[in-house]
Amino acid sequence: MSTSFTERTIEYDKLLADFKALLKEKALKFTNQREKILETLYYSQEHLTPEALHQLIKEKYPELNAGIATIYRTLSMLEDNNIVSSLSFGAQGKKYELGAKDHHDHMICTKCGEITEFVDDVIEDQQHKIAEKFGFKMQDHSMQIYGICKKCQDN
Amino acid sequence: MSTSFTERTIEYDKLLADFKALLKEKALKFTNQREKILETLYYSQEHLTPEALHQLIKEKYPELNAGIATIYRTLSMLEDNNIVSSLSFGAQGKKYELGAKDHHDHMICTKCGEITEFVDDVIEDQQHKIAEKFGFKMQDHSMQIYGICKKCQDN
DNA sequence: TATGGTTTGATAAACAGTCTCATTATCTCT
DNA sequence: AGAGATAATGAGACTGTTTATCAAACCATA
Repeated sequence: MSTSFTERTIEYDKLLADFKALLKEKALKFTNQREKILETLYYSQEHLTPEALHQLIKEKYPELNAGIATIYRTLSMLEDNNIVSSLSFGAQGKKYELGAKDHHDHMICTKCGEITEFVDDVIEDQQHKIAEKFGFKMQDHSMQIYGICKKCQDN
Repeated sequence: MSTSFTERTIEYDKLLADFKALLKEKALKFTNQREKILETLYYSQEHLTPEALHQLIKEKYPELNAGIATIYRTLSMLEDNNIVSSLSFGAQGKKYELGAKDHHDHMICTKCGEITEFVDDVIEDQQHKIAEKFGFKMQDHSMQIYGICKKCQDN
């Protein structure tokens, strides 16, 4: 089986350069806030809520005085440009992660909340086939497996 | 490919009897509101938001005078007991459907919000294999394909 | 049908996310 | 580097969804 963990597939410098190019292309401005948001997402191994990201940035760059609205605005912009992707959790909102990885799915432990990523070629293939069959123009897809992770089973 | 639509797998009378048994078992009461909520979910072919469900019930049973809080409370209770399941839409809330169907996945139009159900054996199989590989004890799984449906592509 | 615990509707409150707008920052052109 | 044009920002008001509170109504049981 081709299932495997995902890894960062891009250096931060390259990501930043691409981001700057994108901003220029769209006549958007490269601001301190946008840089720090991108950087914080890059160096975080976790899936972050906008609120959590806001906290991290306030701690690391208090002088920036970044507002929560800017976090939301920037995350939306990054998602529109496929730089980050989000996972929905119903009333509990969304969590964001840098999309500069291969597409992947999630396995979520219902006990400890840990999220494990994986990529599976068979599933990726099949999703395309299904969308095609229904005449659906696929934009995105997500799959979650819920259960108890190995660690929690042992405790 | 084995992809196909799903159908109701239970008669309403049986569902109602099961529901009454569950309530008794948990020392909960069988109320008019709970009955109408279950019934409305059963006879609706759609995935409903709590708000939409509330509207339907107000139209059909105005004398019930059902409050929105009761809709939320009952949906949570039904979900806890695996009688309904929900789909998340980020800030746009959740949509609920009766779980008394075979397991199935969802294809969601990001333009009109229409939800199409499907079952695919290849995907079901693969999910089990993946969970096994990671030593994960699978409890549930879900898959969503987001895109533009045929109807919306034509408009 | 009396009793006691449960459920209810109304409404207040919490919450996430969006919008507005005056101020500040960035970019471009010179 | 400076100026002008324009985009981005932070603060906080606002929206829509979901939850909590509580007195009154209801249901199951005896």
